[in-house]
Amino acid sequence: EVCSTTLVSAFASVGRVEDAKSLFDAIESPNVVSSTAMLSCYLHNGRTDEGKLWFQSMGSRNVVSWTALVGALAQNGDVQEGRKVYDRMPKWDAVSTSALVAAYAAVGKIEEAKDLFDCMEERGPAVEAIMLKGYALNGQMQEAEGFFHGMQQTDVVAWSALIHGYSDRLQMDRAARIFERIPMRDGVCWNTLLAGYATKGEWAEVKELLERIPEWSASTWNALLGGYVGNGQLREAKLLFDSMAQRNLVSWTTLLSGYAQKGQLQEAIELLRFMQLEGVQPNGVSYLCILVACSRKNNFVQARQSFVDMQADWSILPT
RNA sequence: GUAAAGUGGCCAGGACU
Repeated sequence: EVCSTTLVSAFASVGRVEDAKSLFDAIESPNVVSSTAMLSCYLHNGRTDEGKLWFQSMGSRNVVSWTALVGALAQNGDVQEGRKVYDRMPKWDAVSTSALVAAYAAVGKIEEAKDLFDCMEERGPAVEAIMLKGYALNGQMQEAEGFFHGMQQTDVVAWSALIHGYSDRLQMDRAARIFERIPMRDGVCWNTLLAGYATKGEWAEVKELLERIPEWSASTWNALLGGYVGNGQLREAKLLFDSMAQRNLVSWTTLLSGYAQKGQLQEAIELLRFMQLEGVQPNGVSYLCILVACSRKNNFVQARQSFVDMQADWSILPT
């Protein structure tokens, strides 16, 4: 059943919930790990209500099952309910508390996050990065810096969280200065800085960075693509998209969102079709882009059709 | 010292403001 559980997770990660469920049903005596994997499958695929029902029906639960639920509620922005579930947990560990800290941080309740953080007995690098991101999201870069300097050890994740904070606030000079001080840069560090420049349309800096970057990933390409789209250069965006060595769902959605903003409905519809032909599953965001494009064109018929397709073809429910 | 499930940093996630 270790194998079956692995497969359940595999199906979950590609959105094949029904397949995961059939597989789960075929397990003779599911244990808490396999039923928790199934729980995560629902939760990660936006099927929170089914997940909740599943959770209630689970014969046995452990701290992982509880944490999965807390984390999912938190990611849906439902911190209140996440907190309620958290309070009902029979016991907690560093991961479960981190999940709640992340929930608070993500909605800007940084004091609550900090209080919880301060109560933790073991604080790993993960929860420290969560706090950094929370400060950055809140625009509290001094606090972020202070927090960063108080850390015993700073890993590459903490560094890139800091860079992201500055580049989010369009303070690229500060972001760049921090970037140059990183002892060991990984791909994310490079992409973070790159995305900042691309967003601002600082193409000279982009070019310089691209000459230094050790390795290109899909995110590298997407950062460039996002730069073009964000600056309204859809022609360049399309050219780049067609020449990209690596594409993922984000690439497709980025271009789709560009068409949506410009009201280029035909192009958007074609792109959605093309992505399906390429075997990439649209998600709720993809369809949102289509609907936005429709509304800009006042095309109610197409909107209605896409709205139906979304649910019929992909079981994506409106939120 | 090795296997399955939960928490961390980059790229998409509308419009109005």
